[in-house]
Amino acid sequence: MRSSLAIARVPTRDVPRHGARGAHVYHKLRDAIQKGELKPGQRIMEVEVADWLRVSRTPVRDAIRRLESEGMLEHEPRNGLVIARIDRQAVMELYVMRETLESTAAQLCARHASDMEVLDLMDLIAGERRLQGNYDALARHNRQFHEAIHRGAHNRYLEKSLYTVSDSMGLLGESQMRLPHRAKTALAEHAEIALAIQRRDPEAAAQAARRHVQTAQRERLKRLFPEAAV
Amino acid sequence: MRSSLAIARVPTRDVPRHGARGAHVYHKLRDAIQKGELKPGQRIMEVEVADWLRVSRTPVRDAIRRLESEGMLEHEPRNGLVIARIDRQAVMELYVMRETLESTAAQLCARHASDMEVLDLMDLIAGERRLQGNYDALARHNRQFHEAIHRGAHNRYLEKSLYTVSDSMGLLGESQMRLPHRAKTALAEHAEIALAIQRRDPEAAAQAARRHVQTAQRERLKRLFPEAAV
DNA sequence: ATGTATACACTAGCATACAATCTTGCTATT
DNA sequence: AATAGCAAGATTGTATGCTAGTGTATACAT
Repeated sequence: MRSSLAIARVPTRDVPRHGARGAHVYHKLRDAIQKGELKPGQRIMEVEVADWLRVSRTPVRDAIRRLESEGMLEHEPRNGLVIARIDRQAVMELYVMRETLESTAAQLCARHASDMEVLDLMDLIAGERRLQGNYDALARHNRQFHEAIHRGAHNRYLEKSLYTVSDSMGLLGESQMRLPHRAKTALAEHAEIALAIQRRDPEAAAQAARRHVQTAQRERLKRLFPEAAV
Repeated sequence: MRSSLAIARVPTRDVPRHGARGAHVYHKLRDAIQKGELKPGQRIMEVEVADWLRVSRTPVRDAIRRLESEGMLEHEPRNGLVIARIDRQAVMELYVMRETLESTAAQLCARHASDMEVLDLMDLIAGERRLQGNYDALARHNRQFHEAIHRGAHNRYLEKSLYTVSDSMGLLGESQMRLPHRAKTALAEHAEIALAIQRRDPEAAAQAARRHVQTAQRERLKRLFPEAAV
């Protein structure tokens, strides 16, 4: 069917082939939002995105629908489609949700993760220690660590919910791991969670995860609303 | 601009006007899935749906993207798009997730619901008592009750998550409220949750909700997998 | 100067045409 | 009989033109 071997096909320009443009647009937009290139409240227009990525409006629409349903984009009454804004109230709600989900994930991870997955978790902790000072790498590593726990919980619905919550967190600005003192305490908290999981103690893991999210929330609020007397 | 008063406009046939067809398709499909007219595993084709609802493929695609992202539809490797299948493992995961979210909702509801919302909840309980025997109405009422709690928690991320979890539950078949003995115990459990919320006891509310989900799960498993020795 | 109405531009929703890919069943070759 | 290759049909992905709805500016009236 295809020519012969996997000599395959040179991609047309840099636009993905048939059947992948929608996903391509989705990831490009998502990355741009995560990196802060697109800021909350900024308006998104179909044609603009289509021009940017050299595709037609259709795959852009597909991507937008998806991002919309995941809460990264929203329709503002008299303004059209914009990157979702997160006000103070929403930040509180988001962290409550994250607290619930992360602690459940840690709990389930302690219960259901395979030994291999637990080992992986311990390796990640060790790796995190070696990254002290490299804040870019720490931010990426942080996400990896948490995702490892999410996977270890072996619950696809939970995993998906956590995925969208994490994305919404991305709207708040750059990772807290870029703050030296935050990176340090986070490492200790991560270790605590991982150890509880290693000794298969669901309750301790849940509590550790809950505390981790709570301290992260306090730090975040200090940065986002420094004027407020917390 | 328009003629004069609200003499208004006769809707074109029964197809919604510009700006609402995508949503229309979404709701039609969603209802059909909830009602069991479309069963898990059944294939969904764009043109078919488009013909059915007398619209073009574009709004159908919009609706499909959304349902897909909410987990009601999924791509099966050599089969295309189908109504999501829920295997035994997924049922377990789904109920774990529901247990977490419902108990969190009840907890937050006890904490944050307005007095008005609590009153509404009590009215719903009273109403449920009057519906004994009317299983159709009970099923609807059940959903209303739970949605009232979800709203009362005042957390939009939680609410959204619960919304999609409820939808996935719909894939399992008709409501358990249609079973006489289930309807009866459910009423007692609902009352327990509502009372805990009324006396503003978050922990009790969370525990009651958790138990409610757990008994529901046991009943469901008995029906879905009667052969299994639970 | 302020309020109102009309015209205009802009954008997303929708329909439709076209293209790429996959499925399936047939045929030829071994 | 089994398998590779191929062709037709089916279905989804993509591009694009058209239109309804809505914001904005301008002109007009008070």
